[in-house]
Amino acid sequence: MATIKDVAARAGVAVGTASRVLSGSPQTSPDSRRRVLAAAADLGYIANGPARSLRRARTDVLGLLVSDIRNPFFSELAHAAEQEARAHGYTVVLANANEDAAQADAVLDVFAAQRIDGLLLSPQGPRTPRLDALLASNLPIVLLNRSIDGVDAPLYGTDNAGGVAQALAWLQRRGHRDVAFIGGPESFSTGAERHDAYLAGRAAHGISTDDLLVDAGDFLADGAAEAMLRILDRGALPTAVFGANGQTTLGAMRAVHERLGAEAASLIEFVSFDDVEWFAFMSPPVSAVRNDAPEIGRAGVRGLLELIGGGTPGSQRIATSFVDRSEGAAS
Amino acid sequence: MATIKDVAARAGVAVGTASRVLSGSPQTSPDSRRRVLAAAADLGYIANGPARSLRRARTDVLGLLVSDIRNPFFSELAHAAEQEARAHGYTVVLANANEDAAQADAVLDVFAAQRIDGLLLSPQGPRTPRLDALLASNLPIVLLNRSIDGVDAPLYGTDNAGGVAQALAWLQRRGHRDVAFIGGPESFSTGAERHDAYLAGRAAHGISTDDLLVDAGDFLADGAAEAMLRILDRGALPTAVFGANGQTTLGAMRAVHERLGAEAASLIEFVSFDDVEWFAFMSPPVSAVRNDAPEIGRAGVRGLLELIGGGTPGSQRIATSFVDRSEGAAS
DNA sequence: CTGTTAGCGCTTTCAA
DNA sequence: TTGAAAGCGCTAACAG
Repeated sequence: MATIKDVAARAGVAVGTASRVLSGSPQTSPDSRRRVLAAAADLGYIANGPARSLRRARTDVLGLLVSDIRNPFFSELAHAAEQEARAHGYTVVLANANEDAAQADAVLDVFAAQRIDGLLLSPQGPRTPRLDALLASNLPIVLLNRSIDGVDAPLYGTDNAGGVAQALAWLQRRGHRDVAFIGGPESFSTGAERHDAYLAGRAAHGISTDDLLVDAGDFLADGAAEAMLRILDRGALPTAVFGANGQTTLGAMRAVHERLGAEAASLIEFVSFDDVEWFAFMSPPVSAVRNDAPEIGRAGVRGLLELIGGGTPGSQRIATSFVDRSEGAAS
Repeated sequence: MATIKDVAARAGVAVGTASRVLSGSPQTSPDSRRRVLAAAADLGYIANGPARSLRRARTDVLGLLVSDIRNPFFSELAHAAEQEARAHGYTVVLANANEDAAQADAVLDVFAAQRIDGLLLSPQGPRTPRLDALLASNLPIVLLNRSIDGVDAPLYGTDNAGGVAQALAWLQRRGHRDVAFIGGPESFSTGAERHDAYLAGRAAHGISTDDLLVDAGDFLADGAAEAMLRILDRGALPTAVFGANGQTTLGAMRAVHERLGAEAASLIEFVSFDDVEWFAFMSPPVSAVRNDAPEIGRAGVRGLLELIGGGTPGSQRIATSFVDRSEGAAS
């Protein structure tokens, strides 16, 4: 692999000059510029990133740690973040914590060793010593989607209260009174916010305030299915079910189908926080609050870059939209 | 940020000794080991990766370039690849080509600059000069899922013929004769293999060989919907539809619903290459060939590591499984 | 087993 | 505008 020395030799200049040309310094003559560029092209020169990073004490790399890359919310977010970062000359290294704090810590170590210039973090839960060390090291950090107690990094996340309000309005329009709500863990800020917004808003939307209809899972399908079964076991028979995220809706639907059968299940309307294309083909079709994952990713990168540049970006809540697939909805 | 010099000073040893301890060399006394480790812990020392990479001329980083991270197949594959690599002391840098050859080339440049130790590549289509340069540079490369003409890197992919055979057997069991097949681009090896296997096998399974029932999209929902509409426009009325990947099934289903209405659509059975959890709740439920994305990811990493180690790993086809959700199927 | 030191490839002073 | 040279943090070769 050609080094900058080879390029300089072939161009007949000193390495310093070659370096200046290749990194676009204005202090170069047109002549040496031409010759260095030609030599670099001839040799297929690609600068050695580690060497450059070592010398400049920056890597132009951003770390993105998500809780579960298989979750479409995060894969869309990651995709958009990557595009935004690339547009600013940064590379995003994506890592997956697999909803596991130990793996998250391991990844943070790798990031620290790589000397990333900034971190986009979608937290697993509470703080860990590893995270505290990073915070203390002054690494620029922004939070995605979920906040952490005692960490005052800027947060880029969904407008959970707004999204729940959209779902509540829809439930009211559809005339539902007995609505089951399956939430997520209270320890996730998203779980808590959606839960609180639902409890606070249901009465005003003509929805039963019977707490027998409310339960919570773990934001995964299995936990949600168990929560739904608990509700049914209490003798409740809702006409609608509101799942607090996509996997929760999946689990709740599975539970309803298994317990009541497809026939009776088709009499229950589902509404979901998080949209999935397949919702259009359920019977009845499922309406949903759509999270703007790409915008959250982009906003997070913009905020992080501002932080790296010495600014003090503010947190942002990204608005949701609502996809009404119910009978008679204008499409 | 503490350097190895700081650690050595605090431990009262030379940097060489500190380096040996920290990289687990056996040539160290228990005493210096203890002191160096203690000093490192005290200082929260984390080795500078770029410096280490520069010196060792290797990075312990593998590049994984996928065509579209939002596709669940790839996000599951990426997740499993990451786990497998981590178990061997490697970090995976995940990048997304967004089904776009120009972006893929840009990513390959970044990977080259990072001096990754090996590349897991899910190709977009044909070769590009950029890719040829990488191949020529002797970078260890394995192909995932799709092959490329003229590139003889080992391939880790789905057993497409086997998967199609499972779907054909199911169609026969269900007594379908008029089956629509929506394929993918012939330019992708996956598209071509599934198409060929279907055409070759349908007669033996009692399925109509009328080519009016066969069309192809672009492996995305919109293109597949158009293909489905073309089939319907030809006056065909299939009793079953076979979509050659997940997005294709989605598009075909959308077309059928829009053209025939939900009522008539519910008389058509769908079978899909690629499984989606929501299939259980379609009416009728959708059966599917399940791709073992995680195993493909793991096998790819194992192959790449063998290649890096100087071995010559062979290509591998990973078997599919079949998820039968039809009425009366044992569950 | 340990200390000393060269040097990985690059950028950035400092002089000229 | 350019060349020479120092040095980023680390590992490995060498000498002891």
